Amino acid sequence: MSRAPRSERAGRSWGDDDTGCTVLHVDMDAFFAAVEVLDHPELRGLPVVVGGEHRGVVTSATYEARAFGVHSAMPVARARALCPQAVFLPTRHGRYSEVSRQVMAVLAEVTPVMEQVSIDEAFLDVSGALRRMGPPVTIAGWVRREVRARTGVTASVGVAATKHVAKLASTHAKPDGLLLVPAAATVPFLHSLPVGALWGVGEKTRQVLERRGWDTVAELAATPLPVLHRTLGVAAGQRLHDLAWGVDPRPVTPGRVEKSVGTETTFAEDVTDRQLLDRVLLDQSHQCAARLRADGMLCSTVSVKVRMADFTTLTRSRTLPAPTDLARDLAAAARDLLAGVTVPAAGVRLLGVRAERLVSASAGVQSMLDDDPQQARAERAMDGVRARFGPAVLRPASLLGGRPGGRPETR
DNA sequence: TCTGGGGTCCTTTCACCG
DNA sequence: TCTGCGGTGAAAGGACCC
Repeated sequence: MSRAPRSERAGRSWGDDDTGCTVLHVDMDAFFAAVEVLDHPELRGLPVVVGGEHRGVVTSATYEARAFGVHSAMPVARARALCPQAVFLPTRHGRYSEVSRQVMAVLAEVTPVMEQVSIDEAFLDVSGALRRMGPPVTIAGWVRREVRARTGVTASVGVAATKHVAKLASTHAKPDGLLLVPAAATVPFLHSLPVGALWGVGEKTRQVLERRGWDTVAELAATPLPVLHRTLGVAAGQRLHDLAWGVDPRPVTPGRVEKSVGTETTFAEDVTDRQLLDRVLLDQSHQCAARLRADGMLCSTVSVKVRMADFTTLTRSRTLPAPTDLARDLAAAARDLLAGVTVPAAGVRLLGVRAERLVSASAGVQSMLDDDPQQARAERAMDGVRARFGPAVLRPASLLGGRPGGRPETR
C-alpha cells in the first residue's frame, strides 16, 4: 500500500499519445485486504483492516476503511479508535504470496523484461511486446482485465516513459484504474505534485524541504543544484533534481539478486532475560541460515539489531573469518555481538539477525563449511526434514523447553 | 496513537596503511 | 621519530521503500 501523497490535479487525463511510453508499473489495489475479501466474500463492501494484533501496525486496509482515515503503517490501536466497526484480520503472508505468483505469471506473459519490486507490484518494459500485443495502453488494459479475471483482485497500471513516472502514474490511477503520462507531459505532470510524491522523499526529507519553502516538485526543480547538494548531500540532491525533471535512466531489470537476508522479532512484552535473548538469536540464525542454503548463498557479515523499550535502536555487525551458511556460525557471531550491548532495565523490544554481503555458494570461495563438514551435513539434514514436515517440527535442543515468551504475536 | 518485518542505499566515523 | 594526508574498508546509523 503506497504511502506517497497524491495530488487531485495529477490524477486527470494528460493526453492519449503513448508513443515511447514503454514502461508499465502494475500495482495491486489494497492487496492484502483485497485477498482477504476474495477469500471471505461476505466482507465485500465493509471496512477491512489487515495487520498485527498487539504491537502491530496496519499493513493493508480496504478503501472502505481508508474513508475513516485508516492507512498503512498506522498502529492498529489507532486504526481501532478511528474505525471500531472495521473487521480486523491477522496477516497471512503465505496466501498473499500465492496470489502474487498468479499475478506475476500474468505479467510474465506480456514480456520477460519484468522486474518484481515487491509482493504486489512490478515494472514491465513492453518495448519488445508492441508488435505482438499493440501499443502500451492496449497492453495495460489487457493486464488489468487478465489479472482481475484470473485472480479476482484488481490492479492499477501507470504507463510512462520512465520507471519513476510510471510508478507515480499508477499511484494516481488508484483504485482499479489506468493512467497514461505521455512523454511530452512528463514535466508538467511531475511539477503538479507535492515534493513528498517523489521517490526517495519520506517524512524526514519532506520536512527538510518544506522548511526551505520547497513544497512542490516544481519548486524543487527550480532550485539550483548546488543548493540541493548542500541541503541533502550530493547523491540525494542530484537524484531528486533529476527525478524532478523526469530524468530517470534506470532500466527495467529482471531477476534482481538479494543482498541480505534477515529476520527480526518484536516481543509481546519487553525482555530483560539474556538467556532468552540468546535463544531467540539462535532461532533467528537457523531461519537465516536455512534461507541462505535454500538460495545457494553464503554470507560474509552478520549483523544484529536491537531495539530497546524506549525505541532507541542500534545495530552491531561483524565480518566473519570466511563466508558461511551455517546457523552455528551466524549464532556464534550474533551472540558475541549481543554480548557487547548493554540491556537497559526496561528491556529489549525487538531483536533481529541479518546475513549480509552475500556470495554465491557455487562461486568456489573458501568457506567455514570446509572446516566442519559434519555440522554442514547436520544442518542440511534439518532442511530436508523441515521441507517434508514443515518448519515447526525440528528445532535445536537449546530451543526446546518452552517457546521464547516473546514470539511475535503477529504470527 | 505509539509505532511490523522485509529489505536497499547513503552518509559519517574511525582505523589502518603507505 | 613524529606528523600529515589520501585512500580504503568496516562499522554504525538513519532514511526510505512496500
